[in-house]
This record gives sequence, C-alpha cells and structure tokens, in this order.
Amino acid sequence: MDPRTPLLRSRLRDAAADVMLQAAERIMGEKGFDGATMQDIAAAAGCAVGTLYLHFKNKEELLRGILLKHGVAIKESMVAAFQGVADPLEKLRLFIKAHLEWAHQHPTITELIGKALPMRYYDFQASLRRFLPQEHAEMQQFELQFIQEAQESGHIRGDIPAATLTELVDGFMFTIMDQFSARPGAYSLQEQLDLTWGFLTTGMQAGGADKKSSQPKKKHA
Amino acid sequence: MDPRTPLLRSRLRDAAADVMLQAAERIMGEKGFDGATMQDIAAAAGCAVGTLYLHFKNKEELLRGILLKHGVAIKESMVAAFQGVADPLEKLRLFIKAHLEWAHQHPTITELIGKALPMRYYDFQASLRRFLPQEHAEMQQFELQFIQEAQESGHIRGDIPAATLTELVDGFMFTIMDQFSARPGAYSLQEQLDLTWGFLTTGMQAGGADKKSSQPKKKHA
Amino acid sequence: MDPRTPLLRSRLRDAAADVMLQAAERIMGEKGFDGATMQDIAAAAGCAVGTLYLHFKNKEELLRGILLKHGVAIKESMVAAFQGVADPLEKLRLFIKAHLEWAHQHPTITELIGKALPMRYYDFQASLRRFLPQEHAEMQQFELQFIQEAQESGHIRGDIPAATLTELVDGFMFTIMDQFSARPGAYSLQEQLDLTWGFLTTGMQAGGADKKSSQPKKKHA
Amino acid sequence: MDPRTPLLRSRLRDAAADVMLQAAERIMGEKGFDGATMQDIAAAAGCAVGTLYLHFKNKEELLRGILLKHGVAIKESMVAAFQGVADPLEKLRLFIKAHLEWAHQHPTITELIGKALPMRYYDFQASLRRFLPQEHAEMQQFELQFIQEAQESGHIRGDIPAATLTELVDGFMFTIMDQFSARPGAYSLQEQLDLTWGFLTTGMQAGGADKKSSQPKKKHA
DNA sequence: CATGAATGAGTGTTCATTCAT
DNA sequence: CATGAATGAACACTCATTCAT
Repeated sequence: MDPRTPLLRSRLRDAAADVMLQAAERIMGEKGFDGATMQDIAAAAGCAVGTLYLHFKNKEELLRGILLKHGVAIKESMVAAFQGVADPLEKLRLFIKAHLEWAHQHPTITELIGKALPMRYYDFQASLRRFLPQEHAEMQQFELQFIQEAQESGHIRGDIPAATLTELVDGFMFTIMDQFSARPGAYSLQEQLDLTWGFLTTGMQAGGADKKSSQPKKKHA
Repeated sequence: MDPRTPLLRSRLRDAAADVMLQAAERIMGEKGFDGATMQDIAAAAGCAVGTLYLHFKNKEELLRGILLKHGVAIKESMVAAFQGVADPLEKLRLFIKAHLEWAHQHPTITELIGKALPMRYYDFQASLRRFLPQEHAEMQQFELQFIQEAQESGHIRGDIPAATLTELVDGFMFTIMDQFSARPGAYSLQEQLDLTWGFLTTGMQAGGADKKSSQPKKKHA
Repeated sequence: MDPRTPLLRSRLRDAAADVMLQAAERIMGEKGFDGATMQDIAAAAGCAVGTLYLHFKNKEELLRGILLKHGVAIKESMVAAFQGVADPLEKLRLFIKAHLEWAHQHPTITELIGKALPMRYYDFQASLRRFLPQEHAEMQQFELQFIQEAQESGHIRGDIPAATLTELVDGFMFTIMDQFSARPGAYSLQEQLDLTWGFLTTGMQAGGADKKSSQPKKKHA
Repeated sequence: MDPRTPLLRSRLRDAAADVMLQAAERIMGEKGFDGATMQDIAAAAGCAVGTLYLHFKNKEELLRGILLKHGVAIKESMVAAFQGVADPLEKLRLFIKAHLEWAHQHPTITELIGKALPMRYYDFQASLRRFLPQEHAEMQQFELQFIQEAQESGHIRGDIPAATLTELVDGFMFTIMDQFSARPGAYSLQEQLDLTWGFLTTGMQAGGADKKSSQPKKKHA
C-alpha cells in the first residue's frame, strides 16, 4: 500500500534509533544505568517515552544497543589496526593502541562503561559477554592468539598460561583506560600508550627490560 | 536488671549492629548497593526494617559501616605487615601481599566492593575517600612513600612520577584482586602473589629484572 | 488523533488537574493536610497515586494549587467589589462583604483552610504569604490602604497604627468567617455582615457608635 | 510490703508526670503535635520512651494533660480575678485581662495551642471541649453570664444574642492573644489590654463610645 | 508510527507503641 | 517502676512500562 520504499523506512528507523542511543549514552554516562530514567532519555532524545519502546524492548536493550554499536566499531578499528603486521608483540601493541585511541576519541562511552556497568573486572567482562557475546569473543580470541604467538616466539614469558596472561593484560588495560579517561588532558594519548606499553612489556618479556624504551619494536624484529 | 550495665548493653548493641552489617555485606555483595533493599537486608539480618534504622542512620551508613569495619582491619594488617622491614621494594611487596591475603580471607567484602561501589577506578577511589577518609589517606600515603623510596634508591624506574606509578600499581592490584577473587580456587594465594609481583616488578625495575625479585628468580637468572 | 492538538490536550490536562484539586480539597478539608494521604486523595480523584505526581510535584503543591485557585478567584471578586467606590470606610465594608460572601459560597475551602493550615493567625498569614505571595500581598495592600485613608479622613480611630489595625480587622474577620462557616445556616449572609460590620465599626470609629446601623455612610459624610 | 507511704509515691509520680508534661509542652510548642515525636519528648524529659507510657496512655493523653494542667490554672486565676466585683462589664474586662495576663506569663502554652490544635476557632473550641470538657464549660458559662448581665443592665448592646456575642468576644480575644503572642515584646501587656478592651467596648456598648478610655470603670459606675 | 498520560508496585524512611529485661 | 531495643504499618514519592488516542 505504501509506495515508499522499505529502504527509506528502515533508514528513518535507524536514524531515530541512533538518536535515542546517543541520548541514552549521554544520560547513562552522566547518571549511571540506574540513575538514568526513561523519561530523561526520551527528553534528551527529543521524543516521547513510548517511542523509545518502539525501538527498544526495554531499558536494558538500550544499554545493549549502545554497547553493540560501539563494540562493533571498536572491533573493526582493532582488526584494521594490525592487518598486515606479522610480529605478535607488535600486533598486541597495536591492539592496545587501538583500544586507547578509541577510548580517547569516545569519552562518553568510556564514561558510560564506568557508570553503567558493574565494577568488577570479572562482572564487567561478564556484562560485555552478556551484551555483546560475539564481539567480545572475537576480541578475546585475537588477544589470546597474539599472546600465545608471542609466548611461542619467546617474546614474552611462557611461565604463565596464555589465558591468565590475557586476563591480566586485559584488566590492566582496562584500569589504564579508566584512570586516564577520568582525568582527561592529564596525559596525551601518546604518553598513555608509552606508559601502558612500557609497564606491560617490561613486565611480560622473557628476557628482562631493556633501557626504558616504550616502543620496543626494533628489539623484537 | 540493672539499668546501669552499659557494658552488656553496648555489647548487645554492637553484636546486633554487626549482624546487620554482615547481612548488608552479603545482600549488597549479591545485588549491589542499589539493588539491595532495606527489607532484604532486614530479612537477612532477621530483624524488622525499623531496627536497621536504630543502628544506622540510613542505607549509606550501612555501607560506610561495612567499609569502615574492613577498612580498619585491612589497614592494621597492612601496617603490621611491613613493620621492621627496611627495603622499600620489599615493603611494597609486603603491602601488596597483605592486600591479597586479606582479600583471600574476606571474599564477601571483595564481592561487595565490586557490586556496591562505582566501577571506575577513579570513582572507586573517590568513594573510598568519601567513606573512609582517614584509612584511605593513610594507605595511599604508605604506598606513595614506598614507591618514592624505591625510586630514589634506584630499585624502580624513576621516569614516571611516583603519584602516577602509585595509581598504576593500585589499579593493577585492584584488578588482580578482583579477578582472582572472582574465581576462587583457581590460584593459590602464593600463586596470586607471585603472578602479581612478577608482573609488577619486572615492569617497574629501573635496570631490568634482577636477581632478588620476589620469586621468579630462576627464570631471569 | 492529531498529536498537534495542544488545546484538547491542555483542556484534558486542566480538567484532570482540577478533579485532583477538588479531591484534595475535600480530603484535606476532612482530615487536614498531614492527615490526608496521597493514596486517599488519589482514591477520591479516581486515579492512581502516580498520576497525582504528573500534575503536582508533591503534596504541598497540591495545597498550593487549591489555595491559588481560590486565592485568585477571591482576589478578583474583591477587587471588583469596591470598584468605583470612593468612601474608604465603604470600600473596607465591601472588601469584608466580598470575603464573607465568598466564604459563604465556598464552604469547603474555608473548611480546608481551617484544617490544612497552621492555626495561629500569624503562622496562617505566613502560610498564605508562602503559598500565594502575590495575591496575599495585593489584598493586604488594599486593606491597609483603606484603613489608612479612613484614618486620615477621620472615619476611624487614628490612635492605633494602621498596620496593627489591619491585623486586628483581618484576624477578626477570619475568626468570624470561621465561626459562621462552621455552623452553616445559623446566620444568613446579611446577618453575618451586619454583625461583623457592626462589631467592627462601632469599635473603630473616631466619634462614637450610632444606634445600630451597619451602613454608616451618611454619618461620616 | 513497701513501707514507703503512698503519699510519697504519688508525689513522685506527679513530679515525674509534670516533668514529662513540661517537656511535651515545649516540644509540641516548637514542632506542633504531629511534628513532635515521643522520642523527642522522652529525650527532653530525660526519660525513656516507655516511661512516658507509664504515665500517659498515648500521645494524645499527653496533650490532654498539658491542656488540663493549664486549663485548671487559668480557670482558677480567672475566677479569682473577678471575685467581689459587681459590675458585669468590669467582670468581663477582668476576665479578659486574666486571659491576656496568663497568656503573657505562659508563652509556651500559647505557642502550643497555636501549633498543636486545629486552626479553626470552631474546631479549636471543639478540641478544648473534648480535652477539657469541664473547665471549658465553666469558663464559657462565666463569660456568657457576664455578657447576659451586661446586656440586661444596658451596658452592652442587646440586639445580638448573648451566645453569639460570647463567641464573637471569644474569637476576638483569641485572635488578639494569638497575634500578640506571635510577636512577643511588640506590645506590653497593658497595651494589649488597652487595645483589646478598647476595640471590644466601643464595639459592644449599647450607648456609644466615650472619648477613648480603655478603663471605662467610672462610666459604668 | 508517535504520543504522553496513566499506572501501581516498590523504595527508603519514620515513629507510636509494646514488652522482655 | 524504668528502660530502650524492637516492631511494622504507613508514608511520600519514583519510574519502567503500557496503551488508548
């Protein structure tokens, strides 16, 4: 009956949903998940409360929507980051760099993660797993793989199981992002990366720390 | 019988308050601060809602009570841990060890911290500062001091400000505790300490992993 | 159907709000402000508790709404009453007459004022000032002005400050309204006015009371 | 069994009860009847909550106790005031004077009446009647009798039923007390009496006001 | 599709009253 | 007699969700 193409329709749908997600991201970032009310979000999105429910089944789906949107984006940017790189350690560095860069460019979502999700790293991972099962699994897989490769090639210590190491790296990276994002401007992105990588590498390497470089690319070449 | 028995009275008061704190600790650990209702807590404590308010002015005071109880205990155990030790690095190690041990022995409070306080490290620190200003300041002071001493004595890298280093160590330690406490039994306390300290030292040392670092001696020899 | 029907919408809103105000007026009149519960009022209005909060921020705003509705009406009827009248004493009489008439026509609100506001005249005035700052100020101003004019023209005693006199007249009028409204039917409106004005004038006049007139215009000419 | 005399017992009882009444009077005067909590009152009285219930069945009885204590006192002082006086108008003046004096000497109870009892004159009278049926009736009876006598002797206007006149006088007196007590120090007791009596007499008198005396004794001689 | 008024169970908190000690 | 810890029903207020328009 309606002559308008379903394409236009779906574009409008998506555009509307995206406005809502942005509004929800901002409000939840400011007030946390519990603190944000659906009326707040509707007001911020410039629509009625009921309209939110046309696009998202409930409040939680709104959070999932936000995380999914960004989860997909971050995954893609990360995969792109280490394409064509062979050195496992370098891949890990680029992986982390992509994370930090992304957090740097999207302060609101980092804020939201800090306010809207449970605190513990373990529960946080569980939340991510719950909300973004596929994206989370893929990223974990990449990380695990880099670390295993780096262990096999002798770049990093082999005395710790790769899975454990992955979690430690993960948790540490998360802590770093969290701290830096909470004091924007204190450290430049490059400084953040140097600090993080320096801290990580000289702790992970099999051989021992070299002078103090935070870009140890050449050494592993 | 005698109304002038402040000892008995106050003992009973304290005992009752402690039962409530334990109940609150459990419920908040399970459901988070917002998720836990006063009715839940009262039911868990085996008393009426109103009774909670005889002992604690409001819900927040209940949380403060829990944190205070444990905060005092942990501070004391930590101070005791490095008494009589001179080496700054060793003091830091003992400090961390005390933390891990304590978390090992008190899984519920670690659980609660993860659920009831805000997630971000930065906000978490702010919460602690808010609830336990004195204990928090003292512990931060100790940690900062050890790290400064270790920097001055050349034990750890001096290229990062002590304050930043303190935060990194702090955040990392917190992450570690969090992860391990979330999977009780996966690693023994000793293994946790080894992992943590190994990860930290070989990242912090000025010269490269050295001989008498806590346990991973043989590997780096 | 058309969402852009602010007229209909706002009419419905106003109608709903008015139903709630009427319910609140009745319940608060019966049980007093503290005695009336939001559930009572909602039940009387035929809506859910939450609905009350859509229209009124809190319980107090409900009371303010009632007082405002009537305050505006009474002020207008009073201002209309003495338009075009020059004699200050007559203006005061018409002012009082308007008050009594209004109370006569709106027994529930008189009831409510008696039950929902603090008892003391002084605190009562403070309440009115708090809820209806503008209306209260205007009415007080009129009254004070009439009395000052009447004092200057020698119609009423000048040995008492006009402000004090205003308060005495005010308090007395309030008491009268209160008494008569509490026993509806005992005195006709005309009798109430005669009684009140007779009591007041022969107490205020500078020269002395005449026989028993309640319209002493000519005497002061 | 107990050798102590019941007299001592009852004295102690009464003394304790009186302390409680004083405490309740102060607290209710400050916070109103609803605003005052039994715990507040117990604290002010220096006893435990339960102890209040040994002496007073419930909160309302505490209020009744206060009103009774003062009601009896005021009645006695009033009866004493006009003993031996023949002139009905003078008796009424002394009656009112006793009221004002008493209010002047007991600011807390006036405060309490204003805060703890319902506002309307009618309901206020009903409250008094409810709490102090006997005292209230006696006082009303005296007032009515003076006014009837004064009407019969031609001292005051006979065109208004004595009962109505009594209520008007009563309400006016109440208003006066209320206003003056709300601004302690603004008017001396003598000024209050002059104002009140002046206002009343020149309004009530059958013949007309004399110059402006507030002690019109001689005129009626 | 969009709206936003309506809902009502659920929240933290209070306080008159009781009763074991 | 005195105590004060315990009670629990009641309160004002919130907000995710629904649905008639």
